[in-house]
Amino acid sequence: MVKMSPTGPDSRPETDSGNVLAEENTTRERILDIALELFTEQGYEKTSLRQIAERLGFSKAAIYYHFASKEDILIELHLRLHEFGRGALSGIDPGDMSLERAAEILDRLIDQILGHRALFVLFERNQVALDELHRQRHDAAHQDVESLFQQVLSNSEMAVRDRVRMACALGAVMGALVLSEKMFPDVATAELASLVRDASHDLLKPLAPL
Amino acid sequence: MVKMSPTGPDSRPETDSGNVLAEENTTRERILDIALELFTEQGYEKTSLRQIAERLGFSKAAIYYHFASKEDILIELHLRLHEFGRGALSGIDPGDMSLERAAEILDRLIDQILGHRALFVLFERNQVALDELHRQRHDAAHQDVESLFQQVLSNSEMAVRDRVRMACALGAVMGALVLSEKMFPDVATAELASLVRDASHDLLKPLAPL
DNA sequence: GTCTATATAGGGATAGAC
DNA sequence: GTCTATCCCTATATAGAC
Repeated sequence: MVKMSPTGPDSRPETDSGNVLAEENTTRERILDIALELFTEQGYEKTSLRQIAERLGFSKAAIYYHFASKEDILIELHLRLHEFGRGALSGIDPGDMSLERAAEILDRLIDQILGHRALFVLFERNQVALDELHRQRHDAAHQDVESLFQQVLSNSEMAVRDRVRMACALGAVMGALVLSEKMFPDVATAELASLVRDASHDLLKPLAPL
Repeated sequence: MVKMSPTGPDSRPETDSGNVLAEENTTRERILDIALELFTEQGYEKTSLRQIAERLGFSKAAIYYHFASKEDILIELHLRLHEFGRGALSGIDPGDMSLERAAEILDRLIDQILGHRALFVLFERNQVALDELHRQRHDAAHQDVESLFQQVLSNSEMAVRDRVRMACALGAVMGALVLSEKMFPDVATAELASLVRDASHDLLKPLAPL
């Protein structure tokens, strides 16, 4: 199901050397950009390769020169997300977590989300498709973001209250920033980051204030 | 596209008199239960009517006696959600909102979510399919939950800080409770409600504490 | 690199028997 | 109320020409 087209280039050419983040104007990048847009609007399942191709002005079959499958496009976008996730989440030790450390991590995460909002919205709106991916490709090295959160929040050595607080803080950050495009289009990014950070910090204070 | 099957009963028989909430053992209810399960696991688009029918032990075509279309099943589940939403959100005036009122509303919402978690998870994981529904059926009377939040949070007469706080609180409540089944399976519902309520209140305090 | 044409599969939905 | 059989459509993916 994830076979390569025999003549096409690798679905993730090594020549890119991890440069999946930059906006080169290669056809491959343009496909990914359109896919990001359509997957977010209509969902992964409802978006057809024909639609993507139409927007780019060529035929459906051409896409198969650049990607081995539709799923492969999603995987590539998923890798981009991980690229950014790594930055914010590196050095997390699920066994040694605290409210303070959680606050630091979320601070970094806020910046990452605001820097790449479209990508995060995509995956907020296509959780099922992503879960499917994860179920199929559970490489041990993959160190998935979601399973990392799972480990942290499930760690029963921490007080339940603190674990719930972390879940709330994560939800607050994700929720507010995902909604932000629709709800606060007028608010500057820096101000938004600052306000959400404050909120997150209030949630993660060791003692209930007042 | 939303035509009725000519021989079948109305897609929402008046004899039910709004009793869509109870678990009667009618075939119709059983279809809805399985659909709820599969739509949540696999997503609305990826779930076929054949799959639903298989689980119930009859054929795909039988479903069309009870529902006019696949979309009709989703609509019915959507109506259930609204049933509960109305309870928590009645009496909201988007033009006259405050942090205090938001806190009260979220308190009620927490109970509703915990009472019907599966339904809320369904729609958290199928936002795109729902959006599609809303785009097609924008009856004025529909008073949609999402558009209600939109109105509240977009109301530029309120301070940006407070609007962001509300978005955070909503995200915290939704996020924590949706994750709760996976992350806190051991925590009692009442305790969970209390903890999330506390967190929500911390977010919605008029002044930054400390 | 992109095309046309096609293979193959599965989906939603309907007709009509029982 | 459920069945079988069928229609029609669209999707992913492939083959091979240019």
